[in-house]
Amino acid sequence: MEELDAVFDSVAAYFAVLSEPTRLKIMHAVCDAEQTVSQIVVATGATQTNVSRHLGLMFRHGVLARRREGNQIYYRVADQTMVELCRSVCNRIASTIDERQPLRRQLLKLIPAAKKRAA
Amino acid sequence: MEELDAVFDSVAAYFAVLSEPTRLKIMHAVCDAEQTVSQIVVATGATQTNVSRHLGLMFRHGVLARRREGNQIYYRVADQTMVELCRSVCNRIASTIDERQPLRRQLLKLIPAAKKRAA
DNA sequence: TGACAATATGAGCATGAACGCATATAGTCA
DNA sequence: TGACTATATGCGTTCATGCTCATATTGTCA
Repeated sequence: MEELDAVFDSVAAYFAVLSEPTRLKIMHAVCDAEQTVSQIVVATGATQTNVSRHLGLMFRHGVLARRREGNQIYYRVADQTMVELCRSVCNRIASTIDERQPLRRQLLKLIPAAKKRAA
Repeated sequence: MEELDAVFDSVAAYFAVLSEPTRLKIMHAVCDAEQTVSQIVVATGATQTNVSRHLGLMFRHGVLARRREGNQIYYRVADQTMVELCRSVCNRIASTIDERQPLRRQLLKLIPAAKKRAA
């Protein structure tokens, strides 16, 4: 198991990107179309500072790509696997929840957008 | 975005389970066949205390199931989705790594076991 | 150049999570 | 019952990470 440590570390790091609600909101904000930082700030309801930090982290991890256009920077999804993982988890969680629960409806609402991109 | 917070929180919590190397080692240890705590301790190289904590967490999250047999407790995978997510990520990471890199070989080594179960 | 808008970053705080030690609990066997 | 094995848990420490405030950077426009 010893020399496999690096493998488990890298897989854990990959999942860690998705283990933060604000970053998931960002993924959701940009999964359909690229968005500027300001747009993402509005969409997520987080502060500019915080969004910028998360965007930087996600960019460094290769999850997002970006391009500059004048004053603004557009971020978009660079790793489509991430979006698919989110969709899988939404489905999985929804399947464990009673149909009456509002959480379930919210989860399923998030999935079509992910599907669209995956197709 | 407000009332969706609970959704993002629950998805993040789901990924958080997989964002820890020791827990991934545990997943790898039990994904083919149920194992006792002691066996998992040996397989992961972690301390008994630490393994027990992670097992408890994974059990509470519905990732693992367990049964008692005399003195020992056998843990097994309860949420096959988790195993599939791990396989996806291993593939994804492997695809981003140069073929010469040993890490890539290690990653791919982990996948067949996951596939076997998924079939 | 100066004023302004968009984005990033340094510093510090606060919270949470992983870990180890010691100990508790539950079961077996004599 | 007592000794032993297997597993879980309370407590304290340490470390990582998310957050905010203030400020820096980069670009536009007059």
